[in-house]
Amino acid sequence: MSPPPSRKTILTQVYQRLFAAYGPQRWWPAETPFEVMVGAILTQNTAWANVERAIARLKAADVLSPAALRRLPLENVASLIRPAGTFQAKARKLKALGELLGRYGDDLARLFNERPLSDIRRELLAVHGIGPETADAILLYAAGNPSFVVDAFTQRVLGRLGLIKEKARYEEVKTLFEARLPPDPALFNEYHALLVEHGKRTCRKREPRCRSCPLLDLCPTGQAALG
DNA sequence: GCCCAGGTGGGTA
DNA sequence: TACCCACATGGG
Repeated sequence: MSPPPSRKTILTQVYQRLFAAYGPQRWWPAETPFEVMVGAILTQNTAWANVERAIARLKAADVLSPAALRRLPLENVASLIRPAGTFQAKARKLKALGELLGRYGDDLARLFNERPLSDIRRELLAVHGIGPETADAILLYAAGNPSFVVDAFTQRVLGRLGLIKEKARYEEVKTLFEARLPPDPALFNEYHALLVEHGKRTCRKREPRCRSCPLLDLCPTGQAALG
């Protein structure tokens, strides 16, 4: 009898299987780091297609910059981002983002560089509208830091694999990845995107498609579902 | 019509 | 701490 595979080994296998099944995801689609930050807020509980509409409207109005978002009245911001849903709430959040950057002279390099990752993360979390997932998405996809992003799909996929408890805390899941994978932003980037794609296509909340799941032989839940 | 989407903040027990 | 709920548009 060989010992059961470690969680580190399983995490590596999961990544390889997902990449083989779905290919590179090319996240985060954006022209600038600031656009990534805006997208990270707009995509909260929202389909990406609707975020793209909202961002296109901000660009068309030539207000996709921290200074312009600070200057523009709240109602105008809300009106422009309406397609992204929860637009009143998100308009407030974009204003708060603009204020944060204003404290750094609208210079993203000054916000992101030359201090510990944990300090930057704490400052992001203090901004209205930036929770743990949005903060990590900004750190990873806008700043290029090895900060693993955990979302509902990640929790679901790992829960079904039996690697975490269903109600595991955000930080616990984040640490699981960061402690067992090399701190490589490109890897974290692709891994998170692959987990989202996998969650949408196969490991869905209702009617999971276990029959076509690339992780089936690693997954007790899926094997049980197939009887 | 219903469910869901690349969550967060605020309130209550 | 642990749950609720509001926020709101658009696609399947």
